[in-house]
Amino acid sequence: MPADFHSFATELLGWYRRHARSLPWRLPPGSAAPPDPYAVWLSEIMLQQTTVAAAGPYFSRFLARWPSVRDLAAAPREDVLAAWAGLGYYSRARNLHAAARHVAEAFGGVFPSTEEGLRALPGVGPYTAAAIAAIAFGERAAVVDANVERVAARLFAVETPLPAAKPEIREKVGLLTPAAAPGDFAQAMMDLGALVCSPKRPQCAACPVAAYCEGRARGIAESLPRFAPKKARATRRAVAFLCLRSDGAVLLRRRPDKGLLGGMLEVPSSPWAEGALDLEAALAHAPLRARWRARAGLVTHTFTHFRLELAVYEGRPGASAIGEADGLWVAPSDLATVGLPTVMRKVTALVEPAPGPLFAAGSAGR
DNA sequence: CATTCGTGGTT
DNA sequence: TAACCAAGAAT
Repeated sequence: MPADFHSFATELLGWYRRHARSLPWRLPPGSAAPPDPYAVWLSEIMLQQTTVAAAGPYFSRFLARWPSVRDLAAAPREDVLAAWAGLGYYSRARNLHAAARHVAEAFGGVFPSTEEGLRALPGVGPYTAAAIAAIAFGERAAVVDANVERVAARLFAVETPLPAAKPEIREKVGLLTPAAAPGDFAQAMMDLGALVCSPKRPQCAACPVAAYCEGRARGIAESLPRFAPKKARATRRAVAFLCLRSDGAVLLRRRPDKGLLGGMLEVPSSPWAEGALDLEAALAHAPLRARWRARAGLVTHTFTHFRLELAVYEGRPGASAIGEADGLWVAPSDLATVGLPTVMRKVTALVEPAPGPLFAAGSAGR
């Protein structure tokens, strides 16, 4: 463990202020102007379990379309969900909108400035509350994400597996965090984890704080942090129903508010079940009467805890059957803009006018 | 404490 | 290519 917390922070902050920042939308380190809490909140929500490269374009679009928390609060929920489509973890979008409305209506558009106050907002957990408090408000908060966990586990040679080691790591990071520039310190720790203290093959030779690292001293840095064993991923199967109206429009449906892809649009399908696909039972879940014909190949998609295989069946209902289904009919040219989750875009790619390069290979093949 | 929740980049 | 991994939160 570092002999001197103060000099550790000094070394790390010196490195951070010298090296290229990984988040271009953030203010320069040590900047006098305080960052906009709304922008910090928005970026931190988007960055939960999401890479900077993936979140960046979404962040720019959201900020341009809804420049303040009041603007976001005033937006229809479907617009926010549609704008989030493709980014994943859709509860973040639902919570984002709910939190915006709460801040706008209960707090007059002003964000809470303390960790505790922020923590009460939907979608804001321990990490995000600490990050906003430190970065936007200069509060001395212990910011612990997966990067910081890895850095701390190596720095202090924590051999207890995660997640059991979380309290211990959090306590040590709290001791390490300086009162001056806690936001820069937090971002420095995260950047160090992302750029130098990487999961595999950490670049210890380039590390500004290698001299303080107990894990390196013991020669076990790369093997840390340790993790509890992971569970295997099952496969679920279903039939997806591609209903095509005579004018080419496709039938979509909105999913229930809770659970997987909650509140998002989908291509109607039979229930997603583990084990072999019972074709007859699956076809009984068709949203309307039609002559269903199998499309070639399978659409496959891997979620966090299971794999999905969709057999796509196409049907062209007659005029009398059109009204049987509840949902909305979307023209092929609008499919790209209505806001479909990625898994559903893989299905609709089968009928979109000009399939983009995104899913051209691999998605519908076998 | 374990599970549920997406997606895309890296190795 | 399959496995790994991510600026986590809610339940």
